[in-house]
Amino acid sequence: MDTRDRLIESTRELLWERGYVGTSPKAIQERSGTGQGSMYHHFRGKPDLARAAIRRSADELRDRAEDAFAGPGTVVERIGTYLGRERDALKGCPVGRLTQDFGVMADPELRRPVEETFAWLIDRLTGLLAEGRASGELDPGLDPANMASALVAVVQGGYVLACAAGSATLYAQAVGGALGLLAGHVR
Amino acid sequence: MDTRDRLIESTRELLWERGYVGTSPKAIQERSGTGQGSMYHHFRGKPDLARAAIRRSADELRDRAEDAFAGPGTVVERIGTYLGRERDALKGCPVGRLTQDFGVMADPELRRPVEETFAWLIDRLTGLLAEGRASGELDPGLDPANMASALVAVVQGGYVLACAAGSATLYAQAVGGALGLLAGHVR
DNA sequence: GTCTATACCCAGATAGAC
DNA sequence: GTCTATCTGGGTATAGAC
Repeated sequence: MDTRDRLIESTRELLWERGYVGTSPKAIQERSGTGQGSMYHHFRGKPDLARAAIRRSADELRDRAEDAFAGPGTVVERIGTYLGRERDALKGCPVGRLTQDFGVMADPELRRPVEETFAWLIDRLTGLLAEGRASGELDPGLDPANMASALVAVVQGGYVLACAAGSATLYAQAVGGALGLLAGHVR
Repeated sequence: MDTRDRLIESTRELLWERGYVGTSPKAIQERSGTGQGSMYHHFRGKPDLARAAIRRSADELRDRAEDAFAGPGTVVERIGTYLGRERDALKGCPVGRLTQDFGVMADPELRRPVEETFAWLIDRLTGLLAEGRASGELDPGLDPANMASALVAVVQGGYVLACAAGSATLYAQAVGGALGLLAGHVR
């Protein structure tokens, strides 16, 4: 991993742990083992570096989700795989947590990848649910868009509850409830 | 409203808008129209003031929720009132957002009110759902604890989605999905 | 590409006058 | 109770040497 890459990876970790406002160039340099000079040679400043880090985290989330969505099994099984995938619930979502970060939301360049990620996720799930409904796997009365939003919300809210309680169990409980929701719509 | 109160209210607003790390004593003083001297006379420092502000926000959330839970109507109606209550979705939850704030979670004094609020909320909802199940209003197969976690998660996740999209509609969609979930369990 | 020196401003707090 | 002065440290960035 070259210097530029180490800077991005360290920034990703720090953004995940402490958010944008709470992450200083100095901390990034220390974690990545690089000096001021290197950082300002490869990036114009903190926002520029954060932009690269956020884009990478967003891409990763998308790829991992797509792995589950495009995998084998029925629509409900694939969504179940996505929801149940082991997650580091106590650390929060590396992308979702940025929506609660003032510094990120105030900068359009930083905000856009976050916005696009959730738009894609909900859209992808909506399509999957519509597909399941069309094939007869799911109840015709199900509203794909509402259900997709609710499912993504349960995941994001599950992180919040787990962080609040200091226990990953809450995440599992919330997802368990959501799976019950979906199961109720299987024909 | 006296000086002490203005300081607490200004801090509440700033914590809501910018989080703990992003809120400086200077900003608090400016918003409340008080000087350094006053702030450090009434409070020992930023953490002390934040503690008072967070406790007040937590109490308010609890009181507003209890209004809905203790109101008239069936269990499902009361929960629907709680979920559907107009919320400032784009500003996020004044308590929930603190779970994603490193500065808050790292300080036990600041963290405790947040933790207690969600524990109370889930517990209260679990009790309500159990009551509905016992009275025959809800399906005997419903798991009150899981469902309570899922409902609170949808609310918290709804805030995340709304912030990400810059549109309160997403919050409404997620809640719509959650209400569908509950409706499916009415006998 | 990376290093060190330097600069400026703000965060957070203390001290003592009024 | 409130004001102003003052202090230390860190955030963020630039300049120029190597």
